[in-house]
Amino acid sequence: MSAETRHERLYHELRNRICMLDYPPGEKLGEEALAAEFGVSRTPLRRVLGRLADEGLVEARHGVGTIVTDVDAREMGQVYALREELAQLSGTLTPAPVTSATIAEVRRFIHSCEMLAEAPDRRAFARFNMDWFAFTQGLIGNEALAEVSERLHFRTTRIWLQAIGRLDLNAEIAAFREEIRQVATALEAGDMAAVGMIRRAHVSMSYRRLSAVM
Amino acid sequence: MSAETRHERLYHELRNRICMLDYPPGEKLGEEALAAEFGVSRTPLRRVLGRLADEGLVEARHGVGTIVTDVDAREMGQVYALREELAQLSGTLTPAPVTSATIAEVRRFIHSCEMLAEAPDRRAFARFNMDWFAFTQGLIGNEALAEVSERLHFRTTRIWLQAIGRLDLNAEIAAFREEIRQVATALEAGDMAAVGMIRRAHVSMSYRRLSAVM
DNA sequence: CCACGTCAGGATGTACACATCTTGCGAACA
DNA sequence: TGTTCGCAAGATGTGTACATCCTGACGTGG
Repeated sequence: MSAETRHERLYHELRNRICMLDYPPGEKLGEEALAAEFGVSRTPLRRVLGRLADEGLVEARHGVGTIVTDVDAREMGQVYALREELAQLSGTLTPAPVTSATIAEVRRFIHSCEMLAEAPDRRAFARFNMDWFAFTQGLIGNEALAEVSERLHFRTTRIWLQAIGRLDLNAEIAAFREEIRQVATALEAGDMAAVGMIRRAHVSMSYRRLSAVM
Repeated sequence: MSAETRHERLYHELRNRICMLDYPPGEKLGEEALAAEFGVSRTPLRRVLGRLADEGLVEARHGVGTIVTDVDAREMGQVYALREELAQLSGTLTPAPVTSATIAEVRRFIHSCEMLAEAPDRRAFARFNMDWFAFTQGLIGNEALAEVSERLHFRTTRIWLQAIGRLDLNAEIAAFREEIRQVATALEAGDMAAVGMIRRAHVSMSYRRLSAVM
């Protein structure tokens, strides 16, 4: 396996663990321990941690450890304000073409969201959130926009899971289902601008619900 | 000096060299040579090159070297489409307050742009472009937006300098002066939304002029 | 003369030993 | 008994030797 492939794999693995709160904010990630787990030496692992540090997910403190960062309210507000705009832009900035495969996929999301509603579970919700995000990324035709969206998404989704204890999980899943249904309708109409508007609306409402409990 | 400070210093230095075309696309950056120049070993230098690679400014090829990347037309089109939108957003997304110091500074930019018009010079133009960008960054109140703007700016400004041989330098400087004057007017009126619109317009026109010669 | 295999040179990638820094425990002293 | 100093342990940062890999030059055989 090439070095770059392995780097990418480790990066995504650690990013997922951080964003799924397997490593909650404040957690110390020992370089040696992680290197041993993945079967590499500290050197390539530090390359991965450096990238995570550049993106603000961890913070390396000399003599102390590599700490998972927290997200403060002010930063979250700014990021969400921008994410709202970007969600809308994803519908107008050279969107990807809608195919029948896209429609089929969004239908599967409706189904699995209803499954989730029948058996609410925090971790399953987190997983679903991740999958849905990956799907929406596929709708973006502008690579620069997709890259920026991804960066901001992973910078802030943790807050969501952290706060979910204070939120009504069933209500969140219901809101999710509503978003997916609306997006499905817009996709079937082939109206990507409408998709962008819908997603913007739901980003906004999500943030409102989140702010209320923080 | 702390390790992080030095890292930041080297990062900005190399990024500037790349974006000022001191290292043109295709140039090989030898790790050992750079490490010797900056008086460090390869290890911390590789940390810097890794960050530049993550941002797409260089590409490390095993056994070959670390190569300064080029920017292809398609990518440039997508980035500029997004930069247009972000320029406009910078006027509406919690803009920074306008102070008398801001007004004074933009006046100085008008002056130095006129100096530049009297003695057109490619490198001075590049320098001026960098300084003006730094100033506009200060007008952005949303940190996330500022970070994204910076990333995209440094990803693509090189194209500008590469093409300037095929552009009319005097016309470019004139367009620049026009933008700055208009921004000054809007700033004096305290209308940040207008500043955003003006900057968007000039990003758009810049791209049109650039596309015409590539 | 061309095609191809071989190999040497030099570059990045990796591993490890050591330097440096922070923290907390514990002993000594007021 | 409380406080303070010192130090040991453990973490990240750095330097260096070595592994791995690409490229181009060279030589050889057709």
